[in-house]
Amino acid sequence: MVESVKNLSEKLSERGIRPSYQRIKVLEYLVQNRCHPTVDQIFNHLIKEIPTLSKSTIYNTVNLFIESDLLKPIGIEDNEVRYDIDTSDHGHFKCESCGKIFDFAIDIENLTTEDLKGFRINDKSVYFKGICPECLKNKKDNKKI
Amino acid sequence: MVESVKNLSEKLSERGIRPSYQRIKVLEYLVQNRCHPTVDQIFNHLIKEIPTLSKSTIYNTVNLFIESDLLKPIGIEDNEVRYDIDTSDHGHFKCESCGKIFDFAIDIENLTTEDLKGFRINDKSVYFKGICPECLKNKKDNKKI
DNA sequence: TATATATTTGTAATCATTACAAAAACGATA
DNA sequence: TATCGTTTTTGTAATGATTACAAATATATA
Repeated sequence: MVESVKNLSEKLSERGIRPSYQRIKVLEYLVQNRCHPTVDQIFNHLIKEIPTLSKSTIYNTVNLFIESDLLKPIGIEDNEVRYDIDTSDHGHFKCESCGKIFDFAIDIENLTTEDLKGFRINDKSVYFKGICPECLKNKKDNKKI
Repeated sequence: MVESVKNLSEKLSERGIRPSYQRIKVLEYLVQNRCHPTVDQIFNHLIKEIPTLSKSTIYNTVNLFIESDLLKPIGIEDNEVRYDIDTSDHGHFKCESCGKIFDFAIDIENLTTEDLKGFRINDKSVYFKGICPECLKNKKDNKKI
């Protein structure tokens, strides 16, 4: 699914965000690279196309997108924030071996508890950690040696 | 429930951690202050009792405790890590207004998904954010003015 | 007691993120 | 289209949590 610049521009305008060249490029990267990138990854990719790009712009832009509910920060890592353009409810699994982050479907809607009666819940996050199938396989292979 | 220094010392020894004075004091603070403190909070409290205390020691100690499954880091905040001495399964709610963190019971054990077939899951975290009852009440009160 | 080992301490380094001001781009208006 | 005000981008400096590391101290063992 390739989204045209026109669509991306409209998506920004809908949310009251002026569709500057940099903002469109950041959104385009996020839509096309759904690997939950860090600011560094976004920056290092786009600097090739936009030589004058500043890392500040990436920070400004992702924070703007977050405020407009266009993007969700993922706090599964301790050291750096990752970003997810898919704002629908789902969980995140981080492989402790390769570091990759996987999405998984989970019924977050019905995730409730008596203990939070009287609380207003704005956001729910579900983070799992462990080892992904590929890394498990490699581990097994290594044992044979 | 007051835990004696002897019990705390034994708890450390059980896990193969030498019960130094600083380690016992950190563990004591964690057991008695279950507010999910930051390194700074632990340090600022204990410096009163141990004037020579270094913040490095707090970092060393909490990381040691985490490796020994005596303590769990909570990554619900973006900027700093909090620590939970209660390592049993439960969720964490962070009030976006007062910043307080609340524990809540939730059936994490049965939180599963077809999507993670073949994955080894080592750890599950459930983080909710929103407004706690007290802050909701204050908000309402302020509107009356 | 002497010696080896573990722990603590203090400082320097790291690194992601934010703050801020100057420069550049943009938009509206005449 | 030229001008003026506003928004956005950029680059650098500042911040702040955490880690690295080496010297000092405490502890265990022989």
